[in-house]
Amino acid sequence: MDIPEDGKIKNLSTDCVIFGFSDETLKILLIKLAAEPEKGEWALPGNIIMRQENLDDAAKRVLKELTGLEKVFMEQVHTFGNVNRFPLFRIITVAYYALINPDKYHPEAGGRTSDVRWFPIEDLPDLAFDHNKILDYALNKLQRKIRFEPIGFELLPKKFTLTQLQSLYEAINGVKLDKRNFRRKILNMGMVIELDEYKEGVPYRPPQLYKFDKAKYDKLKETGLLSN
Amino acid sequence: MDIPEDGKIKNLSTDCVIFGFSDETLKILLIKLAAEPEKGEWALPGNIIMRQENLDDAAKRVLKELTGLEKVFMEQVHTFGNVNRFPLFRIITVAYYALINPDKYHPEAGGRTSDVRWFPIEDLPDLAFDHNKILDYALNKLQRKIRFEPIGFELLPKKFTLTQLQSLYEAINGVKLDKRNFRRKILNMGMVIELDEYKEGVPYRPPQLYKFDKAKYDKLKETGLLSN
DNA sequence: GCAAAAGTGTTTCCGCTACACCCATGA
DNA sequence: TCATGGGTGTAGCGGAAACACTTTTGC
Repeated sequence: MDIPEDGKIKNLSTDCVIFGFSDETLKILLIKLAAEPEKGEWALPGNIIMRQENLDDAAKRVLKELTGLEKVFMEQVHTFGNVNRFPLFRIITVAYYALINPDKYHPEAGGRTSDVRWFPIEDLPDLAFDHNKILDYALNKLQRKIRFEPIGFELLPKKFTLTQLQSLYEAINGVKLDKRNFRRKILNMGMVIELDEYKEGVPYRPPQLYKFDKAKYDKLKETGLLSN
Repeated sequence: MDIPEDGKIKNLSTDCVIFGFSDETLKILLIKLAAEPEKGEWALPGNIIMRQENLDDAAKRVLKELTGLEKVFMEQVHTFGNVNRFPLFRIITVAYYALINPDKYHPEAGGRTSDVRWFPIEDLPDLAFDHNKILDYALNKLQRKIRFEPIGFELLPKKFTLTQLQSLYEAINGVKLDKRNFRRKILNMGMVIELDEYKEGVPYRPPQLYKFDKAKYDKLKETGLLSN
C-alpha cells in the first residue's frame, strides 16, 4: 500500500509561495531549513500531505502552522514532480500561492525551521531544491491573474490609499503606471468605495482612504482588471 | 516506503484531456472503462505514474499508448486530489491537456479500454469519477490560453484556410466572430504566411491556404492573441 | 517657506466593432 | 445559372496613453 498507517503520504507534499506587500515592495515568506538535506538553505514553507486531507486543506494547514492565519486567498499553481527534484527519494509537490497582509503577521522561527523571513521579490536568495522554479511559476501566475481579477486587495489593509494600490500593481508587475490613468481606471470600475477618512500623521497632504467594494468584486471577475 | 518495487506510484496518476478539431467542431477523446470500478463508464484516458518517470513524461506516455502520437502540444492543467475522488482508495491525479490533429489518428479500442471515441464538446456524456470537472478545467484553460498564445495551430493541419482557423476559434470559445475583423486581425499579426496554393475540389471559390509562421510565434507569446 | 506626496482634465491615437456586396468554382 | 462559401474596405466609437500643475500638510 502506498499510504502507510501513520497517515502521511510520503511521496506527496505541498509547498506554498506566500506573498506579502509592505514598504512599497512585494515580498515572499521563506524559511531556513533546520534539517538535512540542504540544512541551512532558504526554502518555501511546505509539508507532507496527510492521508485524509484534501490538497487545498494541506496548503491551508502549511500556512496556518507557519503564520497562524486562516481564511486567506490561496490558489493552486502547478505540480512539480521531476524524478530527481528531491535528493533522497521521489517526491512530488503541489505548489500553492497565498496572498496575505504582512501587517497582521510577524514571523517567528520554531519547529522544523531555524529562521523565517520576508524577502523582497527583487532580492531573493538561492533556494533549496527546485524552489526557485516554483517561485517563478507562482509569481508568473500572480502577475497574469491580477490583470484580470481583483485579487490585489488581499495584500492590502482594509483601508488603503489609491497610491498604495498603484504601488502594489507596480511592484507585482515590475512596471511604472501613470497616476491619473490608474486612478481613473480604478474609479471607473467602481471596485473601490471612498471613505470619509484620511491617513493621518503624514508630512504631506493627507491621502483619502478607500475600501474594496466586495459587492462589485464578482461582477468584475468576468470583465478583467488591468490590461497593462 | 511509498514507492513499491514494481515501479508504480499507486496513489498518483495522470489524466489527459485530448482535444481535436474536425468537422468544424471541437472534440475530446474518451475511453470506455473495461474494468471496475465504474466499468462501462466513459472516462478520460489516464494511467499510473511510474517511479522513474517525470510527470510530463507520464502524460506523454498516456497519449502515445492511446494514439501512437508523439511530439504533441501538452500542458499541465491542475492537480485533483480530493480524498474521495476515487472510490477504492486515495489517488491524486495530475491533469494535462493535449492538442492534436484528428486527421492523423483514428481511434481503436484495445488494452484496458473497451471503446474509444471522439465526442463533440457540446455533446459529452457523464464521465467517471471527477472527470467532468477535470474536463471543465482543461477547456477553461484552453479557452483562456488561446486568447493570448497562438496554440490553435496545433489542432489544424499544416496547411489550412483562414475560415478553418476562424471556425476553430469559434468552436473553442463558443462564439461567433466577424469574418473581416478576424482575418484582418490574424493577418496584421503576421502569424500566418499565405501560400500559393488553394484548396481543390470544393464546389465554390477555392480558398487560399496558409501556414503557421513559426518564426513569429515566439514574439507573439508576450503580445497576446485574440481579445474576444 | 520648503519638501513631499495628493489630487485633478484634456487631447490624441489606435484598435475594436459593425456592416454588405462581388467573386470563383462545381454541379 | 445557381448554390456555396471566399474574399474585401470603411466609418464611427471608446478605451488607452501621454502629459503638468496646483493643493495640503508637517517640519
